[in-house]
Amino acid sequence: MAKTSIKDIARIAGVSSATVSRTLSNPNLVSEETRKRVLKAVEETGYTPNRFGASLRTQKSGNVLVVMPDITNQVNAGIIKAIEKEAHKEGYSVLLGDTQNDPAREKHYADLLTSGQADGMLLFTPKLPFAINDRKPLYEQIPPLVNSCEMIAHEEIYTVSINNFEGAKAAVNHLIDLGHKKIAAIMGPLETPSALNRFDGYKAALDDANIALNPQFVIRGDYLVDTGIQAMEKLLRLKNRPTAVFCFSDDMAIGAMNALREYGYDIPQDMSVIGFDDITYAALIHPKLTTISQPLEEIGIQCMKLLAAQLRGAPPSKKAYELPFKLVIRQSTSELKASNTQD
Amino acid sequence: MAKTSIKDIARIAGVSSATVSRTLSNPNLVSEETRKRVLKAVEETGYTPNRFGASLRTQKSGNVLVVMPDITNQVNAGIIKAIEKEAHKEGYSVLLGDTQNDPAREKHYADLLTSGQADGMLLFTPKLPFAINDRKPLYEQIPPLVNSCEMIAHEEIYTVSINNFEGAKAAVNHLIDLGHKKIAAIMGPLETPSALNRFDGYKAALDDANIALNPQFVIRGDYLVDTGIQAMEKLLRLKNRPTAVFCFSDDMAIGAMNALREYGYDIPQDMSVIGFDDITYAALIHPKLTTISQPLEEIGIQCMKLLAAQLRGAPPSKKAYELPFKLVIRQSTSELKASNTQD
DNA sequence: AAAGCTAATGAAATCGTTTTCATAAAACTA
DNA sequence: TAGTTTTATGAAAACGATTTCATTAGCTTT
Repeated sequence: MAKTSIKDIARIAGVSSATVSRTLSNPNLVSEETRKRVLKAVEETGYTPNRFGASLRTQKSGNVLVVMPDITNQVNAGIIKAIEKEAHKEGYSVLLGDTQNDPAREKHYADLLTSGQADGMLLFTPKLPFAINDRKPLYEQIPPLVNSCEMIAHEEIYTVSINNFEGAKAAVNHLIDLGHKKIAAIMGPLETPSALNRFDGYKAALDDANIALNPQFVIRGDYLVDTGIQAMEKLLRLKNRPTAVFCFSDDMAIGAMNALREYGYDIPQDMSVIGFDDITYAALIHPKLTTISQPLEEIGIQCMKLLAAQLRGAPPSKKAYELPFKLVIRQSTSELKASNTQD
Repeated sequence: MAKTSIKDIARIAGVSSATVSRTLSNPNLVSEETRKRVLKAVEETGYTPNRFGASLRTQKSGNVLVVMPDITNQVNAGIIKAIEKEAHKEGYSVLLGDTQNDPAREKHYADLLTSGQADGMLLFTPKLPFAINDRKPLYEQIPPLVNSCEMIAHEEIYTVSINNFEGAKAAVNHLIDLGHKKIAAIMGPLETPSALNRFDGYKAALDDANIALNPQFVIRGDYLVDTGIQAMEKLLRLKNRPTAVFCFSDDMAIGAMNALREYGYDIPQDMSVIGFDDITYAALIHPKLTTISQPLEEIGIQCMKLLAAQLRGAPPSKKAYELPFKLVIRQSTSELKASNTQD
């Protein structure tokens, strides 16, 4: 592979390496004629500037780091696709960090930033992977960063996300509108702000409708298919069963639906199911899943734009960005059956 | 963020920068006592070596680049997750390149290698993104590289993949075993070796069973859900309909199933459907999809291992690696109904 | 005790860029 | 036309690590 350096180009074109550098990154500083000569030499040799030389000098890597708990997750994958596209537009390459919630790997990726391998970070986990000293101002201790989906409670940090509270409320209100009163919740991990906010939304919706919260109806989950299955099995064992269930993720909803089918229940006749996220497969399973749609592409684009703005040295003053969600009504929810009306 | 350099550490520890470097990357070369002093200074300052300085000197980036057509695809996501994990184990970071089949972006990622930003490449597209001069030996013109899933026909390139020909044959044989003779194929893009090989497998299986290929039964596709839908609509319009369909991807199978349901057909009673890939959702849709399972994790691990071996300067002599697939029989395929027996 | 080794260290070169500073030539200005 | 500004260029320093080479001190061997 290529080993031509800027000096080779300089020699071939009969100029200094400074001129070559200028031709490539600041063409208007060099005369038409020499520019042509230099570009010709570049063309002939297939020269590409060595990034390390440049980075060492400029202290910019041209990379952004995306840290996610799990990239096979459809929500994350959708967002990162948009990030990657936008990053490319802005001239950045993206480094991928899939932590699998392993603190060692979170640390590893944090080091990538401190060692200068990335200029900024897009963080999709609920915890900052940096040791923070509370007596010093935060912005001195962290790199340019945007936190998404899991909003870290710190007003200095850029966040982009939907309003999980309102999203959950909309989901539950939809069930209430259909006549349901016995509404279960299969939740996400309560260490995450997203799950916490959705839980609050669930409670608020019930409260607004004067429905008492039944503790047996709220089950802890982790956003994954398997807990959806297990949680539904738990609910089905209850003497007093719910007539509808709000799952904090589509994956769990899909799991729950599989459990229901397994035991012979009809969806939505026997139980309405609503999810959260609107992953591609939500519209492809049967019955098609009613859910809260997150604008994955917009989230990704907005994240990258905010990071790029910071890196450009023009950080917007607004820190928290809330994108609109949508209630998408499909086939997995329906009116409460008459036979289930009594409380 | 950190700005301590090796010289700061050297000063604090009262040694030369050479000794600091040795302590960090070759500890056995320095005495117990000074090692401690240096490590203490590192600890206190939170020093992380600047990667660019090191990379510039060593000509190694510590990065590998993964180039994929689309990262939201479940197959790709599964593989990259394994790659990332294995890369981390081997001490590499992964740069993500999602090309969306855009030549400009393919070129961009190729440049990342020539500019030294990555030491090697994991390529999941069917074309080399480098300009190749046929008169020179290939290995002089490409970086360390492993090609996966889409096998580039060049014996010098490392490839890992399942045997797509045999996989397709197994799928079609399963349908034949169930009594089907009118078997359609919804294919992948024929520019890709994977689709081509699967098509050959389809033809071979029919041939072995003395079933003539009906051109109306083979439909071009692109592995995506939407073409699955459209292809199935096309098949349903046929006067002489197939009784079973082999889809070259699970996504297309899921699309096809949705189309069947839309028009009131029962799966598998009215038509058997078999997919290819065994993505997570294949076991979660209804009816659960019969399919050919690809060992995504093993593919990812093997790719990364092969690349790491090359980078270590110990390239294995074996170039082509074939991993085992599995026929996973679920609910979307069944025996041919008696009423459909006549040819 | 002289000679030869080994271990531990530092000075300095090096990697490939960018950018500051200086300089010369060309283009304006009055 | 002299003075000033602008334009185009090159020399050299700087970025932060690694590594070669040389040097010294402390051992071993005979």
